[in-house]
Amino acid sequence: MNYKDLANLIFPDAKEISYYEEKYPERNLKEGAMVTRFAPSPTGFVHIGGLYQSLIARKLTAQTEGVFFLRVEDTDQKREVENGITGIVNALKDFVIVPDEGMISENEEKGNYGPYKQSLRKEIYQAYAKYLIEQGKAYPCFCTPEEIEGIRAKQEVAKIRPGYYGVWAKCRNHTVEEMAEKIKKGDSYIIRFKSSGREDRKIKHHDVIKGNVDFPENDQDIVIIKADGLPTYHFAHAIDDHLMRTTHVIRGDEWLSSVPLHLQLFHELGFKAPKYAHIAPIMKNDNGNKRKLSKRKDAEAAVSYYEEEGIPAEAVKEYLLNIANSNFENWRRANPDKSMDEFELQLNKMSVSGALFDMVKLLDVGKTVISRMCAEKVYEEALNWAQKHDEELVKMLEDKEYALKVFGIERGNKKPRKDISKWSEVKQNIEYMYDEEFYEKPQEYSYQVIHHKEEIKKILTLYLEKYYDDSYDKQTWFDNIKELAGEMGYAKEVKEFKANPDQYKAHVGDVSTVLRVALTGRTNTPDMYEIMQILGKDRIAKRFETAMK
RNA sequence: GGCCCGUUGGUCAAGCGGUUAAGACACCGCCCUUUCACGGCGGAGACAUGGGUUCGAUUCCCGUACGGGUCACCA
Repeated sequence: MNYKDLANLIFPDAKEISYYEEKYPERNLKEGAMVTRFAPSPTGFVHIGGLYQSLIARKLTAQTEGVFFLRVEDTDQKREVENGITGIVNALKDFVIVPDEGMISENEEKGNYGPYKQSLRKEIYQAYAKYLIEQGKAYPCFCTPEEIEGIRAKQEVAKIRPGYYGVWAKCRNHTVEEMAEKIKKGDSYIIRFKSSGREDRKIKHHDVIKGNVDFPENDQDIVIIKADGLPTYHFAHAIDDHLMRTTHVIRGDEWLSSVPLHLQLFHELGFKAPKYAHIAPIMKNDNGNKRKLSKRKDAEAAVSYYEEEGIPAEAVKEYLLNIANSNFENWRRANPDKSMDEFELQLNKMSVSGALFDMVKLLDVGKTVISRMCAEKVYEEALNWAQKHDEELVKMLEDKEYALKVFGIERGNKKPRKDISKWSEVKQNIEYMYDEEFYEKPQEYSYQVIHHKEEIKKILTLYLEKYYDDSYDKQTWFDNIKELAGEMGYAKEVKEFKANPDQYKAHVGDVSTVLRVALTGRTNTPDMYEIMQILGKDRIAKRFETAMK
């Protein structure tokens, strides 16, 4: 009995690996084209870090006319979640990150290098596992979980490196006959890689992001095929990224320390290794400690959070791009109107350590992104969000023509107003423009400098009687407020008041504030002229009356 | 604990042996013919630490501290 017989005993039906090598040929792409992927597990939750990786992968492949594909790593059936793939596909869709190949729904895919769902590739992995066994580079291991635990416990007591390796890897030394006998007897087993590495030797690795990193060689006989016949991550990675002809593996840096293993696997399988780019995670400050954004503790770790909050997808992407390449910010300022697709992302400019997530800055990006939109677009996006999350807002937006006027205030000029950072802020931002909402809430009328009831009445009454008409243009309108101020003993110019404070009761700004507060219930609003134009004299009068009660 | 990696203002970060150590967000002040926002101008605020190497170290080397990652039949 030899290795080949053993391999046949374990995987009698597996194909020759040459079959797959021919089926998935080298890709015919132009020089420098990158092939990379997003390879999540369908565990029911897309992490912001996953989105970050996809965004980077997508941009890089687009820039080089390469291929970006979505591969689903569903080899852990215990953790799998219903409709997990749909969740991933939709998350990418929400952020307009479109893969060239891979899964497009729970069970459908596109592309010639599939299946793109690992559970469907079982026979492929087994073919390569069989190949390794034939070469004497993999073997069945009959150790029970309890035995493995026992080994680990001993190692711990002896304070030596834990793991299944060297003298501890007792199954690696069974004869082929012994192995065959156990298998025939029905003993359960898994397949382990037989490492030829030595812990006291170093390997050199150049990571596209992290730079040169030296590691000890891997000497662990890691499992490559589990009891359920499915591969472990490491084995699937080597097989898939080889057969799918991945040129660059872009993944979280929690994988960095597995590089020696992966390189070894590629080598022993006779594959050319891809380049690796290990991305630093997005962190969060937790009581003075940095830690990765976590699913359980941080709402903002889930990409669904951004949709729910109404933070525009474009803002999230711009923010992430900023973390990836900080020169994006400068580029954006120089090219305010260009699509971010035109920005050239560079992997080697990425930070080697994790950035703290900054919601304040994200919202600032959101403000800028929304300020660049026309009223029509703002309307559409706000309505779209409201239809999923806020019925009241949907109602307010029913009258589209009116809503467009409201959203049009101070919008569309060179210095557009930046007052909305996310769609969930829209309602509170515009509600005073809607009578129903305006009168529903008891108004505070927090007048400031001028606050005597009688004086306010006089100002409001006189203004409507003598100084306001819907037909005024902005200059006339403003001149009238000045006249009103003058007639009532207030300075027409703020500067004049500051120069001679004793001669006036207050200044035109204070008078304006009275009008503004009576009109909107707040001290800070966008341009009051535009507001008045939209409301019209009747509604203005009614609001003033209410304010005078 | 072993092995990797990192440490520039509150945050994101330029820098790559000689700089007044950029810029962005946040903060403060002033200006922008009435508020707020926008915009403009200005301000405060940083090279973790100790040793080297060097004419000279934020930049190179070593130690220390702190932080992160990893050590599964999970990815």
